[in-house]
Amino acid sequence: MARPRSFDESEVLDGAVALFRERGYEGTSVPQIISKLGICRQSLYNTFGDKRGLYLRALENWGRREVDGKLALLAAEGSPLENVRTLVRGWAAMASSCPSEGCLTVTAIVENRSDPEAAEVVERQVERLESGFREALERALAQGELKEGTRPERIARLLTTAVYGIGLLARLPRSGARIGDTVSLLLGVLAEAEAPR
Amino acid sequence: MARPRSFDESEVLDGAVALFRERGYEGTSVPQIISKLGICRQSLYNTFGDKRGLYLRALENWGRREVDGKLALLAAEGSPLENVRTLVRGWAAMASSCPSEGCLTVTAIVENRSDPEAAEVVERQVERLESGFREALERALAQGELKEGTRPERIARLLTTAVYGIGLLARLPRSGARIGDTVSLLLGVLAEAEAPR
DNA sequence: AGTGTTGTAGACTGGGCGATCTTTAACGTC
DNA sequence: GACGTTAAAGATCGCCCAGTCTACAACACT
Repeated sequence: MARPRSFDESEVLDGAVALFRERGYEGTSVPQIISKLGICRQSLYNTFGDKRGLYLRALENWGRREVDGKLALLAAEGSPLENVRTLVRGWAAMASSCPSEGCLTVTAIVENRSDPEAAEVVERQVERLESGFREALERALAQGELKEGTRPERIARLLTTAVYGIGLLARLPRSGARIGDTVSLLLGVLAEAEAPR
Repeated sequence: MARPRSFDESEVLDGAVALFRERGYEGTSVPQIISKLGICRQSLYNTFGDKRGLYLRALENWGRREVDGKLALLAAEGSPLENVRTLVRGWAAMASSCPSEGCLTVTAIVENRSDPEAAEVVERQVERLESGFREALERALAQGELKEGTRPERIARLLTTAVYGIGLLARLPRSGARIGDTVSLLLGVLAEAEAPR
């Protein structure tokens, strides 16, 4: 019936994620989006409604992909406790290595303080990560990797807060040592809860 | 020789801090600043150069006041270790109670990623806080409140990362339990390092 | 091949922005 | 009390924004 669209929606979302990560929501203009993504203006408005619609879709897309990756890592075979350690170490390494990009979730929390809809999207992803930590720690407890009486949920919450703190402070110029020591002590908390072998 | 200025510079800075905290840099317009602060446009440009100049001054002003308060608390008489605990608890309580305002430092880290000058202002304040933690913990160690072999600097860095993580996540709608448990476990880390009485 | 539909391209609009310029009023000095 | 200086008030400027509108081209279906 008509001309097929010449762009792939998910590619556009990925491109939008890259732009919003780099420049934030306010800092990214529609002309920039159009030129970078090679999509024409009207198509953007037809597909996503408006700039905010594109942003919310991109934010959700980012959050889902990102957290899915972490959850897969936590659910990987082998020691759940070791998976948690690997995630914490990897998170810090990622955040430190390319601070210029930065976690879109962190940016969104700051930028969308007064937008309940966006905040909800973000909160849901943070909760998914926290649940992933908790479930991995619960498995670790069930498998005898953690001492009896350890409370997985509380540790999961500390780790969640700390990794987002890392994602935030990684954007400062001299945070390397700060982040390194933070990771060390988080691993120390895990070691403290570990069952003696 | 001339008409004296009718406004107090530091009052204007305080007002600007309030606006930038609430709406961020991009989200605060010059007309808003003028009407809220009751300063006329030309005076603003004469005194601060431009909007960015006002922002940098406000950011520095906020950081100094804010961190000075924390350092005073840490340096208060009595147990340094207890002062550290009080600060961590108080920080979480503050962040949770009025998330609509929020720490300007957190906002600035996200908003000024590509502005080295602003990032430097913020980094300096974060470092001051970290040093305050470290020095308090060093005093605690010297006074025998902490076990021999405890490394104050590493704990200081964990606390710094964690409290900014708290400042960030407090802006999400359902972070109460997350923050509460984070504080508990941070206090647990301190208790772990505490010398047996 | 003709026709209708839909994507594409880019001009256009109204509004808000940061910053400047002009005019007016208030003050210190002599 | 007149003068020179400077702050205050607000009109104005050019720019860029998000979003709409118009004209054109490409494709599907018959």
